[in-house]
Amino acid sequence: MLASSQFGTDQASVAPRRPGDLLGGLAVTARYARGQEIYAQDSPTEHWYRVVGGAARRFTVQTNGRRQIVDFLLPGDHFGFASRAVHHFSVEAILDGTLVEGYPRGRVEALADGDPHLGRDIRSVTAAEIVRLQARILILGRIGSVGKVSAFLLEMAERSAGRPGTAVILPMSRYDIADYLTLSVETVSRALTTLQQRGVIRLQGKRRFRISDRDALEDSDE
Amino acid sequence: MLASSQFGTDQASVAPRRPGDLLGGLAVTARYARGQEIYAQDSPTEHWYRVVGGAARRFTVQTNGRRQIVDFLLPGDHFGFASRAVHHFSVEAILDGTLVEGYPRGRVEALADGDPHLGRDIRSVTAAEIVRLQARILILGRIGSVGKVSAFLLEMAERSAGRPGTAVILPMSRYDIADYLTLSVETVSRALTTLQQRGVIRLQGKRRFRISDRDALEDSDE
DNA sequence: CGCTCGGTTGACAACCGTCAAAGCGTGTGG
DNA sequence: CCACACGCTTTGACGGTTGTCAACCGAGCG
Repeated sequence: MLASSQFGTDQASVAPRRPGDLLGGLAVTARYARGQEIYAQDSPTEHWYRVVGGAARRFTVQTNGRRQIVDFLLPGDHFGFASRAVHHFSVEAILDGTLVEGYPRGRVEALADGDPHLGRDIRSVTAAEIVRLQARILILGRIGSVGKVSAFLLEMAERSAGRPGTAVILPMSRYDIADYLTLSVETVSRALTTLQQRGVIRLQGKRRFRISDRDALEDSDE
Repeated sequence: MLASSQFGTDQASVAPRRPGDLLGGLAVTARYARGQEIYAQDSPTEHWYRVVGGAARRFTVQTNGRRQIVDFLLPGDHFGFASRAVHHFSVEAILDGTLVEGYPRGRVEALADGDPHLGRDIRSVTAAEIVRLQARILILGRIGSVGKVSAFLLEMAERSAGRPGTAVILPMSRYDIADYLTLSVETVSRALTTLQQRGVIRLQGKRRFRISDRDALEDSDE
């Protein structure tokens, strides 16, 4: 089942126009359950999307069967506009009740032709995605497992954007983290306990942590 | 010395308007020597750029001293438009005589406001960069050294876009490839000899190769 | 001629992936 | 209410791959 069928059906509802919204009037919102597909690889690109609540993963499954997560999508993130005719990756909700806005692609493009301000907004959004992907390459480029996990935790702390010292929520499982960092689950788990034992972070439950020593976290190179 | 000083000085010359050019009239071309800086990390973003000839590397130097190459820039590639106020990475020419066109940033944005066609072109160019970066993430996500190097060779073969069976030129050194793939130089060298011994590729000199068995190259997973 | 730089090959140790097992929390069914 | 099963996480043991250190080769150049 294609994602597009989600929009315009009973699950969808017209979003109210809010100031600061890119395309409030066109947006249609859909809600997804944990693990549910938002769109599939090689499906036609009929919408642009924005995460409103929850979390999602963009990924592909290699020929060898390994799942590679290309990036995590958190509230405020736009996605789906890079692909031309078909999507290059699949996107799935990570949490129950993940909310995603969809914008019909053709109408957005048409609108942008007549509205320079909108055009700039779109360029700004795509630029933000490029910056995110470049940061991601730097994380993947790290050598040691502890360094990768540290960089990942810092990224999540920044993107969830709480006040410093606030607890950070990890919406995804260890498996997701492993497929994101190209590590095995076991190595991710070990790296987390290592960081905790060093007093760099404090795990509060399995999906929540607090940074105790930010400098040490940034300096973790192994 | 900032890159911007390159443009508008004696080294620069006004590019002729050619059909199909994005912004032929605004373009100013500069030539760089091997290893010369095109712009520095944290320098103000005054231009957008396009590689006309030669090759360049975009990179950053981590706190631990390791150089991470974010991507290689080949003829036809646009770059420098993702950063907002300052560049997040440095860019250096890899080859002597690398030619780069610069477009003044403010004037391009102003032009795009009035020209929907140009706006679409820019979105298309940024979308292409996103696709390139996502492909890059997949390469970095590979596990084995032979797999990474294989994927890299395939990427170079595609981007240089010769007819199948044609020899492919590698403009960059083994060190560049290593910093691109997050491997050591020695491992890159070993992976190349492994691929050659298996009859998958044929090295012709150190910076030139030919694909003998494309299927095997694509299937290299280790 | 001798230097440096880029590339290749070898030896060894460290790190990470794999296999295995056990703990833990949650939901379901008896 | 308890028993059980299942998914997720953690920890342990072991082997393979890769980074490090070292040596050598060849080309270009002063």
